[in-house]
Amino acid sequence: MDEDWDLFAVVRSCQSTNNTSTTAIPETTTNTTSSSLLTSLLKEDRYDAFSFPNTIQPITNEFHQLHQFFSPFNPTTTNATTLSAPRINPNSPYFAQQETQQISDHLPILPHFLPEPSTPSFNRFPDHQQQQQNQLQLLQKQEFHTSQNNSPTVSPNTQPQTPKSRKRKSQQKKMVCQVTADKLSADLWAWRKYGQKPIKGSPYPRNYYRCSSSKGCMARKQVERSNTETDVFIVTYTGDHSHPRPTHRNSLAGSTRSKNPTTNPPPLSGSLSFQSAPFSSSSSSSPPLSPTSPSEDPPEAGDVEPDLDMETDMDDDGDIR
DNA sequence: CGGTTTTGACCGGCGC
DNA sequence: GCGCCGGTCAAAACCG
Repeated sequence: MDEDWDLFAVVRSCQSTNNTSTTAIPETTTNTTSSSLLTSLLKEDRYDAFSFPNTIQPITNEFHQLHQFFSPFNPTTTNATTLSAPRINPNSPYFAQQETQQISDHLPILPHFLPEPSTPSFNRFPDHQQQQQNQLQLLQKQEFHTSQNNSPTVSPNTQPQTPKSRKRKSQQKKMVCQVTADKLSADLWAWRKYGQKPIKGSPYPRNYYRCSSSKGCMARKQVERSNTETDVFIVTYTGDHSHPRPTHRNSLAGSTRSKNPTTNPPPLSGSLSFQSAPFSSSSSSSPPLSPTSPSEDPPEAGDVEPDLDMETDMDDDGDIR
């Protein structure tokens, strides 16, 4: 059931917006670069950005499956098992036993590519297949690069577990996706914000999140608003989840705070308290970072997405910790 | 009480 | 080597 809603949620998410794109980029060329890369490669994306966790490698290794998946794509009949893209770090103790479940649990919405960001080519079925294939190949090349630069057999989570000895930034695998503000919350993982930084060249700050489901989890997430499309957010995932995806949201405490009404718009859906705000817009503290009116700040991730039935997943406390 | 966000400081990668 | 910049830390405040 969980996988159902999850799947559908994301599918719907991507469908309804046609504004979500995902890709794995080899380097930390971040937004500007990645953004353009993204926009040029994949715009209409079916890949579940939020399930990204350990997908970079999988994506690389299983492009043929992606391709396979693309052809008969049908959101309602998508067979999760057709895509064996592990979300869990294969090295994770969970992997072996959870793989199957994870696969279905996190079945990513596969990338659906758009030729151009500005091109509202939401014609996501038919003859995009060829195009998609081409773009896939393109991506594949890039991924291949990444894979070669990094240990091919090791998933991104091989990055240092010790904060002090961070892996070279340029060697960290990243998964970048673009989502609309109202879809940011379609992320079932529990994220905890641990930082925010103004990014040079971008009027918007970048928010940093880490997975809070498990203490050892190295999964990271960065969220920032696109400077070209203000209603689009660039979400960058790094690292692997070292645990199964939580079936429930962890903790509620503090997560629904709206202590800063000027920056955190009132929740659209108060029940969605599970998750950190991808864009808490604490930019209040850094006014210059919010060039546009504060009201334009994206809503809290957990505050939007009223149509994703998130509530159904929040009956209990986290099962990870 | 246990979780989150906020935010300034710090650290390290990278380009020059 | 130096400085810029991005990513992370950690303490304090906040929230349910």
